[in-house]
Amino acid sequence: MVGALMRRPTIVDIAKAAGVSKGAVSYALNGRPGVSDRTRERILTIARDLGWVPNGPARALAPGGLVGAVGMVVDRPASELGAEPFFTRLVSGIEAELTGSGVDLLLQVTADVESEAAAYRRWAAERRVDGVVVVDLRESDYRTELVRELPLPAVVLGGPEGADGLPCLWTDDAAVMHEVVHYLAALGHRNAVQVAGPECFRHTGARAAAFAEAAREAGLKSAATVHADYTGDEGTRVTRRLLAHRDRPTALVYDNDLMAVAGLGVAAEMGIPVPDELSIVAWDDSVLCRLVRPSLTAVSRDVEANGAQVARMLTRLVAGEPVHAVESTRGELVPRDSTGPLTES
Amino acid sequence: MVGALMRRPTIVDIAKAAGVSKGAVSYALNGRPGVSDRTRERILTIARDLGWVPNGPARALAPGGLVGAVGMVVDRPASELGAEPFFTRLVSGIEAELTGSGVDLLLQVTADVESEAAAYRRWAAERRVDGVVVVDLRESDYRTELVRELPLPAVVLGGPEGADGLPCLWTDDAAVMHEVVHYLAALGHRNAVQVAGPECFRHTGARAAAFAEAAREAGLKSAATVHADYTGDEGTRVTRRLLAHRDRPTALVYDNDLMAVAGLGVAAEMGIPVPDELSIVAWDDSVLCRLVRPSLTAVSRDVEANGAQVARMLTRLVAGEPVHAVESTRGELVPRDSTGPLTES
DNA sequence: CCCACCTCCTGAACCGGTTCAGCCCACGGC
DNA sequence: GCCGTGGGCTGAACCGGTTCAGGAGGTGGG
Repeated sequence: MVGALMRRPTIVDIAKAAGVSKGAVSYALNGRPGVSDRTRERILTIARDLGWVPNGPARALAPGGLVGAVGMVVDRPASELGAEPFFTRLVSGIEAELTGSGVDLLLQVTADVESEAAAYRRWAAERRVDGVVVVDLRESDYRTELVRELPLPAVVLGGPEGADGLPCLWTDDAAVMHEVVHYLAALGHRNAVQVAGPECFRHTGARAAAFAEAAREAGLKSAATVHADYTGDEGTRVTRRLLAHRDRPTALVYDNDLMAVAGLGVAAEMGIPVPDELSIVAWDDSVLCRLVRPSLTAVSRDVEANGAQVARMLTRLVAGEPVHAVESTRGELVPRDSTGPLTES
Repeated sequence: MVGALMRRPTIVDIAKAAGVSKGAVSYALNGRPGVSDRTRERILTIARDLGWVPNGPARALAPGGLVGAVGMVVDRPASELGAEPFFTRLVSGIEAELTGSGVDLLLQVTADVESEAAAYRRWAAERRVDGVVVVDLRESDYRTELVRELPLPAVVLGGPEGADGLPCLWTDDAAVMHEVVHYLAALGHRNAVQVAGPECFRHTGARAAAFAEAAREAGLKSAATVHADYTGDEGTRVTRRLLAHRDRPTALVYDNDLMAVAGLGVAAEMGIPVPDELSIVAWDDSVLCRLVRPSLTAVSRDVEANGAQVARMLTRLVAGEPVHAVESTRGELVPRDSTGPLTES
């Protein structure tokens, strides 16, 4: 609209137009003391008229300046990520919180832990982000130490054990797992298997421990945990092996919804009626669980809300405010058609 | 390792250590002429020893400097995105290409077209990205004009119609749709319905037109297109309505895999055997199609490869090299258990 | 022998912001 | 009337790179 200026207006243009110095413009635009209200008003008007927008790199370059971006590295094989709704939901939640505050999200998908560490290093060294969200906490995870020494402000999704004192948003998976197991026991199941995620993850260990403990409490005869890698393919393989067993389990608890869908498919292919002879519980309740038939009983978590919450925590952390460990709303067991009382055969 | 320096090393530190000027260091590090091979070698060694990494904002700030990031805005409701594998696969593919070249991906999820436009404007004005990937081309899409006038280097995933001359990676959906329809006709189907995506998208229109034309060619008696919004819920609703009809279709072609899974669920709930009385084809073959039972016949595309390709095109465009429209590898019909000959009832 | 030219390098400007020291001036108190 | 105070603003430094004009010194040709 202002045809005179080809390049984008800078604060120098504003300063010239207002007849003041760069410094005064900066004070005015940032709402800091140092200019009178009259002058501030005039400068703001001119800035608006010129269509001025702060230049990101320039802001970031100034001492103490922020980049206005946060990063998240997802270290899972691309093949698995595709159909796994969890991360997309998490990203949606984070975005929802960041949008409007002018902070961008940098997403990186890596294939191994080394690449993930390299990403953090690069982001810190090149000053690409102001902070990061750390997900999928592992047993003896050196990333907590890494972000601390870089240093790179970080909020952990998970913990609090293993978060190493970093601010974190954690869930009491154990409590929900108890609820799940007691529910299955009440339905008459005595032989259950947990198809868990990879052993390296902390939340896997926590859930597995809770599964075993709850099974003891509930008096289950058999309650094993087998580990898989969250992919549909391995969910299929593992389930096939489990159901081919002579003394096969009558209840399966999956650590994500994709494997649960795979398990349901295997039951169908083997002619095992669900839920009459086999009950299935999925962890993380995406739309998938409602779409398949029979629909899947699932542990529902508000992943989007968690994403938003973790983004808020990171924003505050970057701003220098104190941030502590927060417990997120607990998951909720949503019974559907894939679980039921064992029918005598 | 070098304990003397608390802050990150800058080129000034390197210059001091090497006894040369800032300029010489810059030439050496960027592989430009202006320094002797001996000096260059010395500077590079010192840089490596100090652990120097270029500062992103500083580089971007210099005239003609690049930010080292590209952006993608996905304008779909968060609820739908979660379980939709397409975008996650696309992001994985883009990442795979960008990783290693030191270019980051900024992802934004918006709820409407205005927010998407605002994102482009902000990214251009604040200099957050060097270019963008434009997806989900719409009928009369003003984004092509927008990126052109901002200006913001952009590559379109889709087109070439509607790409408005921008470099694009397009697919010949029509050809595959013909294949699908003739396949269904060969199986004996005469009454098919396409459950398409939202009408506003260009690829929806292209596929619908191809569906109608192929149906005419193949001599189908009835071939309607109904529009849905890609969500599982609407897939369920639409399918229920279609199958409740007195003269219900015997073949359904879905525009994405999530709706196809939903459709399969509805068929199960209504007791309509698949594929005996109903054939189902999904567009986009994610792992989901292989997991459900019966497994879904699908049009398979290498979405990851497309992502990588579009990232490569954008990288070249940003570098100032000429980039033209490219046709991606065509989708492929993968028959599975959800399609079959119509059995007389 | 002198000049032109090339190689290698320096010094300084520049990108667009932020911030700090310090100046000017009005005003209030004694 | 004089001094202290503080609000309002300026000028300059600074962040960490890139780039350009130009200088020093060596080399080759006429």
